[in-house]
Amino acid sequence: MNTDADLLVPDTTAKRPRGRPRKTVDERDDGNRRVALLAAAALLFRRQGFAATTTRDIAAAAGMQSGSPFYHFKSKGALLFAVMEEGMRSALTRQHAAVQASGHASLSAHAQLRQLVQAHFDVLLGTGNDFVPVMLYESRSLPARQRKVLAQLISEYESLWTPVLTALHAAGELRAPVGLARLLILGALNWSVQWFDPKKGASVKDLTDTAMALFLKPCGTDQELPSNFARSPTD
Amino acid sequence: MNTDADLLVPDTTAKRPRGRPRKTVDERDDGNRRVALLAAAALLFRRQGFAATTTRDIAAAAGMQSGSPFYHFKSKGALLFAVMEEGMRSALTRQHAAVQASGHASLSAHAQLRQLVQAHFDVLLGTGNDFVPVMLYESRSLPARQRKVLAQLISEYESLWTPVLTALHAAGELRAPVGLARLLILGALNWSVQWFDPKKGASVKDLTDTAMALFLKPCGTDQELPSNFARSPTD
DNA sequence: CCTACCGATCGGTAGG
DNA sequence: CCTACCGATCGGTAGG
Repeated sequence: MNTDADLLVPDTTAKRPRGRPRKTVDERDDGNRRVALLAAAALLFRRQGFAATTTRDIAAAAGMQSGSPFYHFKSKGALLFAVMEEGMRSALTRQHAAVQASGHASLSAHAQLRQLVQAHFDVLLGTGNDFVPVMLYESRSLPARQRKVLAQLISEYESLWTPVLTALHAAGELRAPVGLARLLILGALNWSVQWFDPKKGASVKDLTDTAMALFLKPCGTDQELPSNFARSPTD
Repeated sequence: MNTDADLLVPDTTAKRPRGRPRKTVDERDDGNRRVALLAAAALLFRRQGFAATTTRDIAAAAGMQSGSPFYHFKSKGALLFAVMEEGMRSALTRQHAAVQASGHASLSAHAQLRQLVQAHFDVLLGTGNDFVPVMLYESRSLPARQRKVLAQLISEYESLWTPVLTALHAAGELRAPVGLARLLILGALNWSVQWFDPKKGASVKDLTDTAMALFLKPCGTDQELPSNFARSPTD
């Protein structure tokens, strides 16, 4: 019986790949073609949706013949899952780094939220960043098993936001329950995928500024709060 | 060029509606089956996406045979467009009514926004309201021609929000540029389609309350502003 | 609205 | 990774 591991690991382990007698030195076809397939799949899944994209489309976009994607991925669904997982892992890595840097710099909760928002916009709207949008808008195309794996990563991602929002709530800058507020805020950001156009008007920084102004209240002296004010006793 | 007959003979002779000789009394199969198809299509398009739903799925859900949908709609795409158009028209009708009622009751801009938000949530999250979610999440499946028709309706829908948001901005309750704020706010609401579960925790009213608290600032005396304060001279 | 059907396309595979 | 191919499915139609 196959397990999820089949989807994550290229089958270089058990059965030896049949057709690779040549080019033991040259590694350019090892991960490169796989990466090219992932990038092509991400772009097309985002533009056309998963079901409307054929494996032939993806193969052609990666410069291959129609059957070749199945040498790298065992199914079209495995390709989708790989795109989504790659998207979530890179987003998580990025936000973890941002949060840690914020901590070392002793930034206010306000400034920390700004970091999270800006990084989120970057991940969604940066050129070539199609992986996370695919995850956001194609999750219903995943079987339940794999959706659960991703839900774990998404939950980890959201957990980066909660303490910051809780601090802002305690400080009076966020006047809404933290749980629902997080859903609404992330929704506002995620929806930007639908309308943002880098060639038009606003930049990612404009978006970040506007989002911060929209969601947070000035709250007295604003960002110059004493550093212990936002901490709850249990922190 | 006209002939004599065209001028002299009443035009009942020219083209008589061809296909309705039977059942002049009984109208039950006129719109009913069409409506059943639309409802089934909306439900399935929402759950599975347009491309992943087959016309056979839809036919079965409406209790028909596989070829029968094409008696009512000339293509699968026409079915999608009809679902979306129906969704937008009903949403527009509903919001127009809400806005007019707000006007007659001389509600504050704050209270007017609440009406808009609540009606928006109802349209998105009410039981059986699959039409608008399909429009929100499947527009890329539409050919450009039809997307333009819908863009017109969407633009009309958004125009109901702008004056209210402008008034709130002028009053200092909304501290963000109106254009971007509207996109972010509608995004926050639209995203609720992805996570809202009527069987869990929050109600639509909870959502509305939270959204209002999140987006608007208390602003001095709050809802008791003089009625001419929010008006710009050009209104 | 049903029956019966077609042409095209698609995910996937065998074998090298 | 390519060539050649298969079985299944799908949107759509003819004719009643």
